[in-house]
Amino acid sequence: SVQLEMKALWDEFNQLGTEMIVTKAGRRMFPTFQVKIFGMDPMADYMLLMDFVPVDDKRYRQVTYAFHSSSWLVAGKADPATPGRVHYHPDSPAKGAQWMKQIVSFDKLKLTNNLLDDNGHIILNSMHRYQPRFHVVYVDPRKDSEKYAEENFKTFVFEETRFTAVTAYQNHRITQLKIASNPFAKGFRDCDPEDWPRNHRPGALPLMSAFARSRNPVSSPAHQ
Amino acid sequence: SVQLEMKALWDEFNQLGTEMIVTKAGRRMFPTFQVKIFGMDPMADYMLLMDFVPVDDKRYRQVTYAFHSSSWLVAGKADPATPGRVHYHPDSPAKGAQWMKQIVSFDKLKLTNNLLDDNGHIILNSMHRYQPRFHVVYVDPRKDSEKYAEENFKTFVFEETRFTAVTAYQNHRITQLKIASNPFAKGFRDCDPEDWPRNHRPGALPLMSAFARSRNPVSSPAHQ
DNA sequence: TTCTTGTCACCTAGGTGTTAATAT
DNA sequence: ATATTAACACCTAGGTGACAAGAA
Repeated sequence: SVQLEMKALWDEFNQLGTEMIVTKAGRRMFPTFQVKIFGMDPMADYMLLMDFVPVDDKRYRQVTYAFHSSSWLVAGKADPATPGRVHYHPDSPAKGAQWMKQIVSFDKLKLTNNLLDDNGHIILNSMHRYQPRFHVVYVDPRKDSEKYAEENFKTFVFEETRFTAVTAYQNHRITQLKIASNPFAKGFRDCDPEDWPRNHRPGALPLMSAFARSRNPVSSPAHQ
Repeated sequence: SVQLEMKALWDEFNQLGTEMIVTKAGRRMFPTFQVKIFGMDPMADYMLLMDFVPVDDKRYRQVTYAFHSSSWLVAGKADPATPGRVHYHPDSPAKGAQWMKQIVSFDKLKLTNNLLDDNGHIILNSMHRYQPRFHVVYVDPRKDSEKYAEENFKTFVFEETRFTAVTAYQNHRITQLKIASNPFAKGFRDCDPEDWPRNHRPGALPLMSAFARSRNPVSSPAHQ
């Protein structure tokens, strides 16, 4: 069995409509897809991998009211499917004991919109919705292991990790939640760093408090 | 068979008497021990590892003449041997094909003088000389593989990678060669960055030209 | 108008030798 | 006198969203 790490954060993003940036060079996901794994044979070899499947066959577009607060509309049929690449966890293959003894993190996985990418990144269509999937493949030591491929892998889907691929954020709340929760975006926070641990209530959507103190609150006039 | 990478650089250091810093937290080696490997069975599994053996059973000490240009003296018998740790290359185990298709770099290996280290670093005695060794272990698929341990591994020693473990550099030329050749020490270079590619003659000890232009040349009075 | 691209300042994360203080 | 330690400035390396310019 598999347990999604940082589920509370994923839920918070999912509630707003998660967006993931895709770039030509490749962009990591945030939150990072991380899992804890249970019940493997400690001595057996496994490959761990991810792929991404379209949630629907729609293309989306964005509408803007009065400079902000825009929302998604269906823009028509999906674009032609991208090459269906998979991302093997770089530690693959490894023993079950190795996989289970710590959190497995797919932080090397990158998303791109470059159909000709030759860096092995996952290719996605911008403005389309995707469902990440996690696969565990048992490395069968038998000679004719190909025949047992069906029974030697198991797939796990966490619906809260669905997202829309974008080249630029569409929902300002997503931007603010990313800034509040991704350490690499700390440069865009404008709350007092000392303020953060004090206001942090462990139970209830802690990161949204940072959002409330964010750079461009909806309630105050924008400075443009 | 195994080929040492950056052999020219190793030779240049070795000629001066290579020193490697050891710290409590652990310090990487520079140059990094890197090899190209040939002749493995592409489909077989191998473990790659390194260890460090004393070159002699001596302890060294340093004497200083007129503020600089010091040299090594034997200071007596070696201190009690440190725990004989080994460092497994983090990609171990992997297939021969994987190991052979690119340079294998031991850049995660760190040296420490902390006898109680619990980070898995290599523990060495400061002021002692060591010989790095590189071992290739064939992962024998037979049940009673322990019995064949002797024939299932091969050791490679490159004498030009010998070094003295130190807590601070003793030979100023070593310091300058490290500064000239280690990208992370670029902050201590004082030569014109544009000057470097121009004066670079591909044949003859290129890094020594940087040393000649170094911060504290022997020929000019030290500013203390 | 909507979407994409490239550049940028600002971060995280961590590898350098220097230096001053301390230990032996 | 010699050896070790810890803090530090200055790097490499690379992950952020902002922004302006360009493309569709």
